[in-house]
Amino acid sequence: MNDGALREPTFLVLTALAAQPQHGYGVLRDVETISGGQVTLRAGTLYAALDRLSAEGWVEVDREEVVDSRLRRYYRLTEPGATRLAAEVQRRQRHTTAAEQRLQLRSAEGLA
Amino acid sequence: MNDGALREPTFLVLTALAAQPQHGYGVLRDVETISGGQVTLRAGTLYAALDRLSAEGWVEVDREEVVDSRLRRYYRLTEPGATRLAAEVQRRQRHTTAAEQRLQLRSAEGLA
DNA sequence: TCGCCATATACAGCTCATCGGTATATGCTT
DNA sequence: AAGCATATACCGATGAGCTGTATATGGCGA
Repeated sequence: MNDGALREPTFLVLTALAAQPQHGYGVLRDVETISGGQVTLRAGTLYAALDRLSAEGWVEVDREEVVDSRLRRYYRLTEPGATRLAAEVQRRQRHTTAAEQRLQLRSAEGLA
Repeated sequence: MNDGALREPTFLVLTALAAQPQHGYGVLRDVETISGGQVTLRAGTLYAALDRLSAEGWVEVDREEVVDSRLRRYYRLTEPGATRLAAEVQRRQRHTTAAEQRLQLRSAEGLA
């Protein structure tokens, strides 16, 4: 396991792979969709993340296809990867909830 | 403004200052509470973040007190800082929601 | 009274994820 | 012919955060 926080690009790569296996470029498109166009991964960021996550055992190669003489390597989220992502979701929810509450307290004070 | 994602320590420092002004050590304790003990900021991380956030105009010095011949510098979240934090909360909620949905899809498939 | 812990701020050096840019290759559109 | 979408990959630079350390005071237990 790992106790550190995941960075946003890493979190989104795992999220993109959570529902079904996808190849690199598919992850790139998917992350853009998930983030509502706010996040466009750099190619370097994506493939570095995929290598790192493979080494951690959180993702693995699902299959390889050749389409128009171009390689398509599909990655899949592993069970440990899904567990790690779920833990990160909980962690982030706790933090965003705290932030929301405090921002509300703040506006309440501002009105007082 | 800024379109990049906030890292976890930075996000938590802003959150700690959202409700009321606090001094450095108070932020340190508060972040531990918010995160349920999962995150303990390093002193170096904290003061570097405070300097950076001051330079961005997201936090500012509220007041200084001397307690037991020790300086206590209180920081306060500014309005732009509150706006930035609120934007980051929304961004994170969008991402965590997507991750949750996909993890559920995944377990649904596993059961099929 | 000696050491340890909590409080409190500060800095220096390192690591590593991410960024920016580039290379390579194909096929479709303008 | 140029440009864009698809597709993977590498390399150097950046910078937030981490580790460790220095400084200082006061309280507590051995």
